[in-house]
Amino acid sequence: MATPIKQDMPATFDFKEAEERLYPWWEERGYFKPEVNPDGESFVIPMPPPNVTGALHLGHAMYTVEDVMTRYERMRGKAALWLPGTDHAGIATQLQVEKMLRDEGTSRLEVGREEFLARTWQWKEEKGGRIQEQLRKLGFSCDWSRERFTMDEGLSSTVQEVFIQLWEQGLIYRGPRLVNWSPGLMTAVSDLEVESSEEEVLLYYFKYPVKEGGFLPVATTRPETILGDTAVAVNPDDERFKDYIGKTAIVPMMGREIPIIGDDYVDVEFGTGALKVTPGHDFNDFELSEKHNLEIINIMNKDATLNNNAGDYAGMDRFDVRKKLWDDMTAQDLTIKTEQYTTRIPRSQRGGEVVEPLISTQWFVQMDAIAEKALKPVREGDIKLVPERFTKIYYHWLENIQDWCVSRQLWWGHRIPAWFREKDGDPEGEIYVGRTPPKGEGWTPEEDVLDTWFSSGLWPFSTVGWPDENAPDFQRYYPADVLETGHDILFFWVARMIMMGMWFTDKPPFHTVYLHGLVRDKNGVKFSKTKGNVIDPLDVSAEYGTDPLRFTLITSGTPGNDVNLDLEKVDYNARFINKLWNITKLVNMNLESDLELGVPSQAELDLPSKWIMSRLNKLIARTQSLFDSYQYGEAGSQILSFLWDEFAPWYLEMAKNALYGDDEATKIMTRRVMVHVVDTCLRLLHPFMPFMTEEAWNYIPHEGDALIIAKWPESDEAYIDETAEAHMTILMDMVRAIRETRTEYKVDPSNRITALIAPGSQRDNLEAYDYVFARLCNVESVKLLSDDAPAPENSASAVVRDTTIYLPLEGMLDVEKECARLTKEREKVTADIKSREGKLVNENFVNKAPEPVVQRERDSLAESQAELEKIDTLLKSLCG
RNA sequence: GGACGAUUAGCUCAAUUGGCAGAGCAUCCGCCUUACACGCGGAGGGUUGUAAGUUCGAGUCUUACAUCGUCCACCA
Repeated sequence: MATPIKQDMPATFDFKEAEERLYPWWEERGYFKPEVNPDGESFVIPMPPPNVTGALHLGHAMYTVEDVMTRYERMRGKAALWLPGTDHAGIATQLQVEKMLRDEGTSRLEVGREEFLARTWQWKEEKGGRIQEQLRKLGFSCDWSRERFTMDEGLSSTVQEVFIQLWEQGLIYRGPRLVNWSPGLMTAVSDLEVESSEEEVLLYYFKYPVKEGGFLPVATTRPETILGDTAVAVNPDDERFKDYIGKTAIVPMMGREIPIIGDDYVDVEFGTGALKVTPGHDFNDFELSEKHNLEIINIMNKDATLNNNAGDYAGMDRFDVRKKLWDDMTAQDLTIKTEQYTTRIPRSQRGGEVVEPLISTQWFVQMDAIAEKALKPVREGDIKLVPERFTKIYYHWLENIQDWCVSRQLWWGHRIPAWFREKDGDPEGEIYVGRTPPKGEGWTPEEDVLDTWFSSGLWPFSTVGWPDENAPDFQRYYPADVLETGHDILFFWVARMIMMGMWFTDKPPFHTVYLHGLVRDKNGVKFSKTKGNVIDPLDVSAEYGTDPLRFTLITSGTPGNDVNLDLEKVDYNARFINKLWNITKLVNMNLESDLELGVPSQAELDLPSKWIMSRLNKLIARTQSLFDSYQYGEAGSQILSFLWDEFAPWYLEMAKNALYGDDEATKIMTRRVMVHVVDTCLRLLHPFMPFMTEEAWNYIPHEGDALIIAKWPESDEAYIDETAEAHMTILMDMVRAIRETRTEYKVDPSNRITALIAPGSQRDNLEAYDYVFARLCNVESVKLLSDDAPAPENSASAVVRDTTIYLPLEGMLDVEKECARLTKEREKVTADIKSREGKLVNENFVNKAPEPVVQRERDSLAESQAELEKIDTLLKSLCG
């Protein structure tokens, strides 16, 4: 039995009121929980956890795609779980708190680790709720009762477990290595956290004195590293320099003696052809040093000032040294020249300062075996990347993976569960890894924490109870189904989840990775505070409502490509929502109680209803196939177009004839059809625009408590009717022809005119449905002529297929103009005929093209020929 | 240096087994027609970056080139 419908639908949709009311209503009734469909197959999306202290931006708004998937699967009866949570975001959060301390006139080091962590937790408690509230504003139907935080107790324990297991498996090692060091953040960072871009710098040419006499010219972009040189290298095939191999160079200003070595790594063509080797501060040089057994000297402190190995320059900042050393060398006539040079400068993704390769002792995860295991499910199709092109990028990264530096010299994060004890003079001579401190005296705990992405990589299974493999949620909701995120974190996050998932659970953590693009402004420019083009999704939502923002984000792009957000489009979609609201209102106003739900059988429908039902069922089928291939944007656009271009202007306008008429049976049939169409479209649109659809649904007859859990529509082939569509198309073309003619002759829109029609094959339809002309182009009466009747006097005319329409325009007709119109029309039709005839005389086309395509050409040709005949008759009688 | 993406109307973008190139905004004309002026009707606007190729047929497939962009990579 249908739920009683609401009456007195408001003139406009009050999105603010509805959003505030509906979201808690859904949530309180448990609709966001998978248990709403207890017997359904599970469908799980782990939400990419936003930074716990972050603020919502458009990147988060793109999660709308996930909500669309979740709501869609829920309506399909699945136990849909969209699992939300937040990330502690080590560096980002620590930076925020450090800034707060700075504003208070103190600092992290001053307050100490314990106090700093207390302050950070406090900050997290204060700010932590903000992002969740903002995600709620976007209407996201995630199960908040299962919300997790990467540093909550359970997840922290899981992180420890994973670290310990990897250690026990021998996949974690600790040691001094050359790593990317961020002097601003005072921590090591991984390769991924370094972003290099081209910058204009100076290339410095100088003389490397040779002990045996003379000098080697060398070029560098970082003169300060000269102080740490332990060799000079030349190419053994280089005629200019090969005799120097084996001799000794003297480090400028330091007086240190270093070997001159030969290695074909050195490019004869580049720079001077001779290379200074600084193994302590350059990754390539480090490799050279291993090959040639060179000394490694670290000349830098962790804050990028120089240390005691830098002689007189100790204590100075690296960039000051660059200048000072150059000046000093110039004074000693050791410099040659400088020139402008463009090269890639590595900068910290977070801090922005130049990253320095620095020797330091860190924890590493050995990746080869883990990466290999993560390649398998993608290679074998058990995990599909959408769009597919990302698979190649994924392979390339994993196939060339470097060991992962997982330790960070931060305070905010998961502390590495390790202890050290002095042995043989090495303070870290003994290492213990475990959950609790080892027994015995003299152990000191590790200070470092883990890379934020270490815990993120466990997300799909850490959130559902792993390592307890019997946990109910782990059993039911792991593996997940879809992972949806921005393509910018494919390596940071997606690849690591697949690696960790495969390694620890032996299952792909999800079967589909859907990657969306970055949101940019309407001109495709990246958002940036300095450019002032930042759009706050909450501002947009406040102005237009959440639904238009969601719909715009979904329909503005295609998978994997960046989305340019144009506020004009949001405005347009807000108007669409208003349109749909009013469509619903019109239906609502024309209902009486006790309407039977469902549509009458196909045979009981009139032509317009057959047409709209055919169109609707085709729309459902198309939408389904688009959803199946993740083309949500196209699906949304097609539903919009159906409503705005077909249902509202044609069906509803025609329906008024029945609704305002006296025939009860037709009235009821029409009501049932229009209710069905609106109901179906509200269902189809619900995943995109949940608020408006849920609210509007109250105003039409329906079954069930809430649209959010209503059944997803299925296409019914019985209603597909090509003949009805063809007949309606002719009627619509006739209406358009009359409108055009009226406009052409500037007939006052309110002027009700008469139409005379020679109906050709359409006599029956025109007799039954001539009211459409009154409704749609303000024709007072239609008179059907016999098909051989002569053209009426003083009439404009239009030809549609084999029908001819005459509009008597007493006193308004301009014969010359009319002839020009008809001639122009004739040209169009002639061109059309010519092109189709051309195709049809081509034997290759007729033989090779599929039959329906050929048939369509034949049909269209016949129609055009009929039109041409009519036009010629008109031209003859009117224009001679 | 390698890989990938984009190039379609003035602007921003659609068009998925190859089958008559579409929207929004902007422009022009006309309408307050009892669901909607957050609306309705009509119009103009295109050699789909260039050049070849495959095909009966190419925005769509192939190759080369151009421009823009992204990612990866150890040239000081």
